[in-house]
Amino acid sequence: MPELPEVETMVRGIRPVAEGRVIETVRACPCACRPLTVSPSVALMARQVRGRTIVEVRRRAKRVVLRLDDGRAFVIEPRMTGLMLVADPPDPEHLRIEWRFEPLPSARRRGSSDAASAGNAIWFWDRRGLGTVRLLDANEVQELLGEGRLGPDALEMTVARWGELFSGVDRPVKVALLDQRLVAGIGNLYASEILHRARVHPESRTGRLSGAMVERIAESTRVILEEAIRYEGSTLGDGTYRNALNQDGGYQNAHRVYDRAGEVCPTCGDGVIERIVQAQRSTFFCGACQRKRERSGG
DNA sequence: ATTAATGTTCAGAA
DNA sequence: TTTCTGAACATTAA
Repeated sequence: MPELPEVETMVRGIRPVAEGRVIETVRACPCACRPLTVSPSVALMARQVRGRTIVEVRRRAKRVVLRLDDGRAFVIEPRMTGLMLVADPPDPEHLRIEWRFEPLPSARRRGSSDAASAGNAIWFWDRRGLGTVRLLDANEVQELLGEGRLGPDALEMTVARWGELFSGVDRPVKVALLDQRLVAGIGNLYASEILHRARVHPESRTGRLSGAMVERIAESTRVILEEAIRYEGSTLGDGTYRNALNQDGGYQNAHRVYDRAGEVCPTCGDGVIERIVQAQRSTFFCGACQRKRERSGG
């Protein structure tokens, strides 16, 4: 399920195809699935953006933003099973929306229609159809993506900001990491991985974290998310997540605790990975590495 | 065949 | 006000 590293991988995958391109059309793919949450309608979108240029492809938290030259933007939320693709979907029946671009001048010179159409479109694919695609004006984009609704991006956090965040609330730290209004981009998988690397127990209350713990969470967030981006995200057992070229991510092989209940902790070689439920979500941690109180002495 | 589990966000309850 | 619970969605494993 796409979290920050997976969405960042999607953005990097579609950027070379989409950025700077003039939109020729937007159309709903002819699949028989339940309709996606799209606003306004795809037909209206197509009319409004024909001839507009995508000036920037970027990520905000777990959302993909296609910014247009008139100040509007497409904001795409992949949610559980959504993908942004440049080619070759996992299956054709769950393709949802196609953005087709005017050919580049260089491609137009070459005659073949097949060659000319390659790289002239991007797609949103979503098996479960829980994702959303919106075309918003500049004010609506600010309202949806600004810091009123979403906390700072997880990759832009500093130790000081983590400290402020944690002192302002008193909740289990794992649950706080999942609250997108506090810090945006972390989901269930990376929350467990971050806290394991930081050696912080997931049930620790945010108001009672030591300064050293806050520093370790800050450092671990950056390290884990950047490492996961380098591996192009995590493709779990259900195989849903793919990069923009429909290839597996590689970070699932580097998970230390997520979905590894019962295994010996790869960090300490001593504890066994436990699974607990917090806020109706699975949490994985090592009881030996992650103690509620700092180990004293040595 | 029925049920539980899955992850995210939001509405509404405590 | 803050924190927590449940609903919604589609698909699959048990």
